[in-house]
Amino acid sequence: MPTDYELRRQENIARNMKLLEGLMGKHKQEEESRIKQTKPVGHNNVPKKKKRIYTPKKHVELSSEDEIMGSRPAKRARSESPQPGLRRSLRQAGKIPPNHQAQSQTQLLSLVTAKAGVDHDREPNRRSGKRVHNPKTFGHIPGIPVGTWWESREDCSNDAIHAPWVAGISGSLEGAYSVALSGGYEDDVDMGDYFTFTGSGGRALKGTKANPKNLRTAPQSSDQSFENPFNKALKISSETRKPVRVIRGYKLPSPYAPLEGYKYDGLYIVDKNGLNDGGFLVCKFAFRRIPGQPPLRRTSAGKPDDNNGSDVDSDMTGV
DNA sequence: GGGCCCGCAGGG
DNA sequence: CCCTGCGGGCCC
Repeated sequence: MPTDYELRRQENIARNMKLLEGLMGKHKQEEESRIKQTKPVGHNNVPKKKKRIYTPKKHVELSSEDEIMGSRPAKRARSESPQPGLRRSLRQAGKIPPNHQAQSQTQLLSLVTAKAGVDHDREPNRRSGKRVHNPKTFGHIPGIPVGTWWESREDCSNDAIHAPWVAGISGSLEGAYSVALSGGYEDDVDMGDYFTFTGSGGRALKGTKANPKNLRTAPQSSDQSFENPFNKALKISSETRKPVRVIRGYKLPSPYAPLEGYKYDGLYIVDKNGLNDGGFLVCKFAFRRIPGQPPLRRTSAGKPDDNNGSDVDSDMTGV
């Protein structure tokens, strides 16, 4: 017997998925008509795609009150895992027995060669390196290729891909520089090249009586809004169409999430934003991956490499 | 597993 | 200085 909470969650997931599929179809059509224009019928020798350059669209009308954006259920039990099989234990990174490597070699990729020599006994809270690039820039960071893997957010921050250690959004009034997908919102949908993302705010930090607010995260307890500087940054990005760096974390319940740690999945565009009123207000965003980047890989579900990341995974339900 | 502590980055 | 933020570690 599904609970009320579960029903709403499923509804929202379906809605978000439909949104993403709509965007996919739209982009596919655009692509097809673009090819048709440059390639007359019956003419096969025309060079395929030339180098795909990302050209920002002049202007795209925004709907700030987009009803297709899914709402998030008001009450959310943090420990309640929709798909326990896909969830990694929060504190087990680095403690996973070696036999997990037997699951697949490909899923760990070259990324984990970096992990091979990781010293798990390193001092806690020690800065592991000095940052040489400014994370408050748009686009790629020199020397950090798509697919780069880190054990922790701290390491990722030192590489200037995503500066904050805890927060999921990094940005300013110029727009968002980067976001982290860590599975903090259970109705977000991840299809790889497309995903939905929930803004920040509305979480009353809790703590003990002696040390109030000494916990860094908390369940949703009030409304979000675009006045929140992070949400505002994402909204601005949807207008400017500037690229946003995306990292996926091991806690994200998605076949594109790494099994451990965090990985850099390249540049995305914030394609759509909306504010949904359901329970608490939440800011929702739809991201689209910029074409022409190294393909994403599936990790935790399906056959690794069975999909280069460009196709629609209409059968994907594991979100 | 949960409870609670803590540091850091960023912005005010 | 203050506060927040989809971390990480340690203890039970």
